[in-house]
Amino acid sequence: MNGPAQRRITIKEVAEAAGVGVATVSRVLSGGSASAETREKVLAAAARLDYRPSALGRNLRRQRTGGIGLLVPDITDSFYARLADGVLSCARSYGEPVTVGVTGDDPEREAELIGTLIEQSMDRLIAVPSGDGDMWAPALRAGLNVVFADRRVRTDVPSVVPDDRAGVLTAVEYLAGLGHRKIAYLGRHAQSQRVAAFTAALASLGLPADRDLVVHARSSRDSAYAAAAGLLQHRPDVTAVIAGGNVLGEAAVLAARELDVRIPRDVSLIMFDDVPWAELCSPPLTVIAQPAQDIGYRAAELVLRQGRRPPTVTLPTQLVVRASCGPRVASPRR
Amino acid sequence: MNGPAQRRITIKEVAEAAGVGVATVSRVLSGGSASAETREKVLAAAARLDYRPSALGRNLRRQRTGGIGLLVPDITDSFYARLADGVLSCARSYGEPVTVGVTGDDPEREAELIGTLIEQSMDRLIAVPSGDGDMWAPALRAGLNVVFADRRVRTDVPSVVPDDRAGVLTAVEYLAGLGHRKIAYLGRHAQSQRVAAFTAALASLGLPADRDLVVHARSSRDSAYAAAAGLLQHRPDVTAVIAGGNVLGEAAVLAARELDVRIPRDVSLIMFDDVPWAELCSPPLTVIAQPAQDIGYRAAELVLRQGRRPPTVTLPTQLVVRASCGPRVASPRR
DNA sequence: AATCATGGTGGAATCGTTTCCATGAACGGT
DNA sequence: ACCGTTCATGGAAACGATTCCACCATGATT
Repeated sequence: MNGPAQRRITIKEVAEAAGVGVATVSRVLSGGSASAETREKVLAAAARLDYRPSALGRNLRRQRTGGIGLLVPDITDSFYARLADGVLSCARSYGEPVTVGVTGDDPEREAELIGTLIEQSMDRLIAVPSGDGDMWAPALRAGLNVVFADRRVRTDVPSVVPDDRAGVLTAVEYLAGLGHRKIAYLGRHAQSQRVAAFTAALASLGLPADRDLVVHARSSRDSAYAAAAGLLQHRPDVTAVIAGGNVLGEAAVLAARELDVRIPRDVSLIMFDDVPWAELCSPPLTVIAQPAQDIGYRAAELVLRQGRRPPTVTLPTQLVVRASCGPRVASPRR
Repeated sequence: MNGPAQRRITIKEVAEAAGVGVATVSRVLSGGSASAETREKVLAAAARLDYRPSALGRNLRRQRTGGIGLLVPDITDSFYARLADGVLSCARSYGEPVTVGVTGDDPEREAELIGTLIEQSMDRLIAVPSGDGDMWAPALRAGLNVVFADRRVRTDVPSVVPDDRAGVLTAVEYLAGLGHRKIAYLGRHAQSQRVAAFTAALASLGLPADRDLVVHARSSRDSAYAAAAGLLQHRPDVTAVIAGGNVLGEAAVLAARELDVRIPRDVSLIMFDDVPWAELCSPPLTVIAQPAQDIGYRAAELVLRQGRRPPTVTLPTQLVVRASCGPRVASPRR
């Protein structure tokens, strides 16, 4: 099938071919000092034999692995896919390989994947953390160079996050400006930051901050749908909902359609994360755009540049008005 | 910031702690023969010290790296994201790390990424190949264990692909059944298989097989939009178009909307690849669903099971009728 | 002219694991 | 009672790179 695996050529063979010692070859190839003549001989031999240094040997000796690990809850979610794309894009320009793991927002799976990464001697990791910060203590003690993306669960770990506070404030203000008073937040678990920002925003505008106005779903599509349907069904008094992510938003329009709740006439919808289909949707969705790709790119920069790193970088979000929000109707729905 | 990287503990220390030799520890941990007493001592010591064997050392010795490489054109594209998810899911059950690279459908970038992977001594690779099959010769000669996914560009490499022929045949037959005669195919470059199947399907139904009826785009969103707009503008006689992927489909509805071409009244649209938003779209899109996740999962199985492998596995597609196709109108548009 | 600095060079140690091989003990068969 | 087989065991060699260190030749300084 595949041809007979030809043996890999080693630094020793290059040294022989060039008529020098292995140390010299290593030095030339990693930019150390050598005479012009020797350098040329070595380079020629290496090129002729198509020599590629083994990362295994190098890393074993160096006690550190080049590559970087990336842990996301769900690569299928457009937001995390774009975040991953950003990481990949930055890593490529450094020639560093990226090992990706899917946590499913499950701390246990996450711990397992971290274990695998440590076995590989990976020392750099970008993660969208799923649990709380405590479970990261062992990984940090193991010397892992961690950067959090999208969520910040420890203050002692550099993080790259969207400006959630400003984002929800913008959303709430926009909806309040349209006359809405009963605004609900439909979010994932472990979005405590956003929820706090949400209730704060409600309070600052003098709107009712009923605890039932925030509904949580797990990160599966089914769970999101159930949460959205439950909210729409049991709270006919809410006239606007903020969906905390694109799968939540999707679930909300699906549930609304199923329950014959019209958007935006019956309820206004605003979704976190701008995705290509938001414009295609009926109606086109008003969104809080998040710079997913940038988050990934910046996180990769942080983890690759070893220099002293700022504790947190916050990236701005942006309100994109389309057609899923309208003025509040006078009477409650149905 | 992060605590002082505590030194990793090695097999030697476990051996000392257990009062045995390193060889014995290695044997116990990899399931070799040992007396019950020794085994227990070793296991206890390993657990107590929280020992994790270094994959670096193991791989260097074993001359093969456990992990698997994955090369996709665009992780942002829902299809490839789902494919990657399948690979990741299978790999996780084997405890194998996956290194992901994004080729952008560019053979040069692809070659570069393959080089990086080879440097890591990766010997297993799942790829959605971007170029033709020839450029894979060096990688195969290097002993890489390759499985192609989604596209098959060499017959001597195991591949997992959707049943493109049946898929386009189903689509064409469905459209022809609605009375359409001028059907266009909007595809990516390097989809020669599908194009061939498309023209064959047209021919078998006695429909005109104008060469201009197939339009190609590169894999960027802009290029897709340009191709879709061009097709819609310059060929008012086509009454149905098949989009060869979800970004092409997205571009088609966007372009149609912009050009005030109504779907499905003016032109019918059928899209390859069922994505969550197809149902949310206005109108909901009729699609040929592809088992993206399965493709990835099966490819991973193939590359992980070292046994003799079937040359190609073809996975069925499925027509999902929604609302983007209608009967042909008597007169050509405008 | 003898010594010292300089800079290129190669041998050898090292990283952490697996695996080959030799050793020694226990044991059963003749 | 002796020998051959089996089995657990540990020492040591490999894997492929980096890097410390010793070495030597050359040129400069006293």
